[in-house]
Amino acid sequence: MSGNENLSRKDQLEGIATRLFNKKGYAASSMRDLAQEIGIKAASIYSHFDSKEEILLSICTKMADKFFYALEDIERSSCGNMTDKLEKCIVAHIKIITNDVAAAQVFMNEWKHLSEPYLSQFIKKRQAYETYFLDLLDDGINHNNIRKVDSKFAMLTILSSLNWIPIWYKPSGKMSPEEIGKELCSILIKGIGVSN
Amino acid sequence: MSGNENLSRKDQLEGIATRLFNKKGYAASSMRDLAQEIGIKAASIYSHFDSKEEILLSICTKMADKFFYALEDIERSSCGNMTDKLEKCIVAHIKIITNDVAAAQVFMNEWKHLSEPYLSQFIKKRQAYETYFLDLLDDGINHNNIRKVDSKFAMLTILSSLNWIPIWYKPSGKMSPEEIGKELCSILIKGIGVSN
DNA sequence: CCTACCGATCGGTAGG
DNA sequence: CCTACCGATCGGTAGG
Repeated sequence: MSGNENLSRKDQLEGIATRLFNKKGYAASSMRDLAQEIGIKAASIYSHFDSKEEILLSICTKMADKFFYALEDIERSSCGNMTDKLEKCIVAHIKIITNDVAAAQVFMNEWKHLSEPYLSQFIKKRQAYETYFLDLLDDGINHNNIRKVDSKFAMLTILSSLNWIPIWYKPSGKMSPEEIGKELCSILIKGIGVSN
Repeated sequence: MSGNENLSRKDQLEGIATRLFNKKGYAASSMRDLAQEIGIKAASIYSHFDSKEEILLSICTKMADKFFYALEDIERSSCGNMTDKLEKCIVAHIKIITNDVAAAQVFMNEWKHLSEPYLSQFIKKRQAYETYFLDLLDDGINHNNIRKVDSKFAMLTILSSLNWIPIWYKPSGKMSPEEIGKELCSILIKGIGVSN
């Protein structure tokens, strides 16, 4: 997260807000906290954002867009095998998350502080994302690429293991996002049990 | 959550605080919110709890204790097979979580608002819990009950899928905690792939 | 980008 | 369990 000197003041503010919201939670983060971290007065933030919520909305919307763009990319370049496609989706998701862990956590944990109509829109998008994975699993089951598990349950297991990554991932760690994706797919597809 | 008439006022308050903290987040929940929901004035809460944080601490501590008591029970009655033991731990974890989803979510998401020394104690306990699962997986690998996966990675995958359950679990749903445990173990141990 | 300020709300206390 | 109240802090505005 160096290189702030090339960002607009608005982007700088959003970046610092992301880390602040992640650390203290949205509700416990004040505009004065945020202003102090960037070295201006609280009132000056309002020349860049209309409200505190607008900052949160921007963070959450950008993350949501990234996830959906990634799925569209995969749709365009997809081949037949459902497990390959699933692996692509998992790796893409991990890349987005690991690219900005703080933003990923704010997206995951602080969206509930959005007010209507943004709250409903957010929930709808998240459901659409889950449905995409669910359909992918169902396709896999129908094509006999995936065994007959409870697909909704499997979808939740996959997404939960993805969404937990920001909690333990450190960019300095020994595994790259791709390696994390491969290992996770291995565990999810082959299981941790010895074949018998 | 009926049957409140048999609870002490303190327990009533803690129960309502649990649902309030879960819904709005700890920081955004005020003592006045809490008081209003139970029908008293905010100042009256302080005859039961010394501070807002004490309520959060009580919720988090009780959950942590439940998790550790469960592990101790399993240790006392455990047999040799590591996958059986792992399954017992997973089912026990799920039973605790599904017994009070709101408390589980507060435990998982709001602990960061604890101040020292409680914060450090909490983090230490959580690490010990993770280490227990890690050791269990390593034992399983050494005894050839579990294939040679990255045990730390597998531990995180397991705990993440467990910790995500409160988000989708509804007590009115068709799966019991035991059935959820069985299905999850099946996915984690055998994987979702077709055996080949 | 600032100073100066607003009304509202916060956690918590005093005293009964 | 209440009323009455404290100082601090909140998100946000006016005006420059």
